[in-house]
Amino acid sequence: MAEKVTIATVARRARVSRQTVSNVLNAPHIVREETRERVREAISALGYRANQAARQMRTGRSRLIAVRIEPTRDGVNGSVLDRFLHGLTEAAEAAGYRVMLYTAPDSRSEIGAYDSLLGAYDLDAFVLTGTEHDDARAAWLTERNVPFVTFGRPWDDPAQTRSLGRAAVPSPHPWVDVNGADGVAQATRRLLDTGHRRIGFVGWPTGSGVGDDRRSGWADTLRSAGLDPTGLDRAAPDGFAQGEAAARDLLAGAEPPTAIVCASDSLALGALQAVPGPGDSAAGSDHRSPVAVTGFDDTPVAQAIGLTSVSQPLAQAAACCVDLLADVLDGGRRGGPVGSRRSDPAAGGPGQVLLRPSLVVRQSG
Amino acid sequence: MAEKVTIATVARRARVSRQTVSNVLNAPHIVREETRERVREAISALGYRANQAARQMRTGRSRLIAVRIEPTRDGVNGSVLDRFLHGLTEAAEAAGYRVMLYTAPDSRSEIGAYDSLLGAYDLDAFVLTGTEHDDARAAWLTERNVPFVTFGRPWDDPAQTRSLGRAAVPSPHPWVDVNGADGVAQATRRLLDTGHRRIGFVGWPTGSGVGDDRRSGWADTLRSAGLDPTGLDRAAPDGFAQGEAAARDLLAGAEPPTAIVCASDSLALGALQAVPGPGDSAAGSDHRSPVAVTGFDDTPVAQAIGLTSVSQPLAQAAACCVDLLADVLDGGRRGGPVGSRRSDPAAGGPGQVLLRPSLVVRQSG
DNA sequence: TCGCCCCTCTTGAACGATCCAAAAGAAGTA
DNA sequence: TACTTCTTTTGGATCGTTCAAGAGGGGCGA
Repeated sequence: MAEKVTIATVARRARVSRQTVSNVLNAPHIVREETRERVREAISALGYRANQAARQMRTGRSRLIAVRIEPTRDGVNGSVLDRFLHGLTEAAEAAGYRVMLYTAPDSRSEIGAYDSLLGAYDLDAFVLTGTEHDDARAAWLTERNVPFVTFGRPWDDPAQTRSLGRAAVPSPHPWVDVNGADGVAQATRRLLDTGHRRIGFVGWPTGSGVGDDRRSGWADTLRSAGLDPTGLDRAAPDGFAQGEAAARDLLAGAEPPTAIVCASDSLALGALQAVPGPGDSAAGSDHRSPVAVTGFDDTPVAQAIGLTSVSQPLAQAAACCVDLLADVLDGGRRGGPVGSRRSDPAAGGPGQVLLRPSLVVRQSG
Repeated sequence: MAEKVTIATVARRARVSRQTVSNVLNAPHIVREETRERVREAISALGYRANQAARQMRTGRSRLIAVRIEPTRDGVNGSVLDRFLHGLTEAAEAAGYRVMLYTAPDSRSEIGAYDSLLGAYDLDAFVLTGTEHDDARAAWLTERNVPFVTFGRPWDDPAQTRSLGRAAVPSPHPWVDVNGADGVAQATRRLLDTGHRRIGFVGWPTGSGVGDDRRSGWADTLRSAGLDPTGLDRAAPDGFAQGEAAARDLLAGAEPPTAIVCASDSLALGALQAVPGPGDSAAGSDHRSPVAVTGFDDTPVAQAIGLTSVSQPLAQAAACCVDLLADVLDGGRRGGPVGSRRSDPAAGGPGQVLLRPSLVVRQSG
């Protein structure tokens, strides 16, 4: 059994002190080049790796990022989080961090989970996925000065937030999001370009930030093309059956739409069932061109079925999350304010990144 | 800012020594009840939580389990790992462990990842998902005495393994798996029960343990019903298009099957495209009853499409993995051999669990 | 020559837990 | 009373790292 290699082993071999080895690792510039090389040689010869536990005990930092893994709420959308998680793990590794998972049945108990995670593991930061109006989790973390990023914009009413007082204006936390309105607008615009004039929308009930954002992309695009969206949209909770019902209702009107944009792939999948398909002349409809359907998220289902869908740059979003955290963690302690040294690709301010999704065109639309 | 609560804080408040507090946590039975209660009261009053880093430094154990998150190879099957991961995180939390993620592009570099993870984080154990013939990762971990469980049986040839010598017979590692042959057999039997006599199979090329296992479930079931499977199966790499091609080929024969069992949902999805559907009389086929298709994994796609599929008990499998690890980690160090104190629900030996999948019947089959 | 500073490196202590050996206390026995 | 035995508590050492402070040597100006 090989002897355990510690910083002292390296120090002996390089004939320097422990501290010098530590300096080579953490502040190479203060060590003379010749010594530095000698230490580096010893490190690689011995295969030394710093013990994180000991480092953490001294510095209070664990180089661990926590992410909640959700119980695959909707079957179809589950894989979105999956892909994000993979991207996050990869980006974190590149930045010298590791991803730790935790579960929580709801937001209330999620806060309890923070407490025990922080107490036991000294986690460096959290990544929250999915933001709600006036997110209690964000407030809790902010209050305790725990670094975090959200994947998803804060959907609070800015006016309300700002009215809390002059000095006490809560500094907005760093976030990364994908511009859902833009995605839906891309889908809508493409339908307009291919000749559609009556374009319907099936989305979630008003009140969810994400849902309202996506709906606005559709409505605004229609309006700017001189068309009136009134009466052309339906609201339904996410789901296959709900999408089918909403689409049927939409198509049953006096002047049914020739295309339907959906807020999710599950809704779109349902809508596809409600729609007379290309070769489906048996359904009794006359021989007009088929109703185009587009979804959102570009899930595996969409890929398999050939559904046109809006694809989120999840790997990029994950990388941005890690970047922002690294700014706070590695930069923040040594000086400058959050995000001060970054120039964001599509910024909405320092530490806030809004990414542009892309439309994946397939045969359905 | 609240003072940091350490074991010394608790000791002062309970008017005992640090060691007594530690004993209450790690060996409660050796502390007098009255004292124990006093300490417990102090712990909850102060909200004390043991610092994992300090504990780890002394004990060498991190209560951390590492799992690889794969790059969503196939789009459709990705969510299987996702669900397994969620179950694993939940079960680990219940057992006092945490799940840490890592990535690796292939098995070779995965071994490199072990090395750096173990060096830096003192991980307690690994969970390997997906086993290969003569898995190099398992050998590496076994050699270094790193505890691990695989989700998936070892597919080595037992004869070869056993021929290495009397004393040096490698002890089989703990594993958890789902009986794929059983699942496919369930699907096949149900088709037999509903009157089908010519049942085809579309699976992966010979050579993968999982694939061969599933294929055998189909072939054995046909044979035990007095039917000859010869010529009724096709092999194709996993994927939508490949499934469609294989199914078309199968249906183009002189006596085409009336039902097709597939080794995965992606193949099944492709097969569905190749098959004349229920209302699809426009496709030119005469009016016989539609060809039934079943998949494997019960992915979101299957749920959405209404595809009959074999469902793996992933949460249970994950829980079993954690159980087995807990045996090795908590039990193994204090005495008995691995798994000696467990009675497995569906055992194939100590520390080896084979679970039974279930068939989810939907309109497609 | 002296004093001062800078650069490089070393030394001792600390982080918060557990392990170990031994002391203190209680109870039984000669 | 003195001795042994058993239970419960105590203080010190330790894990591997980083922080804080100091030591040694060379250069430079007074």
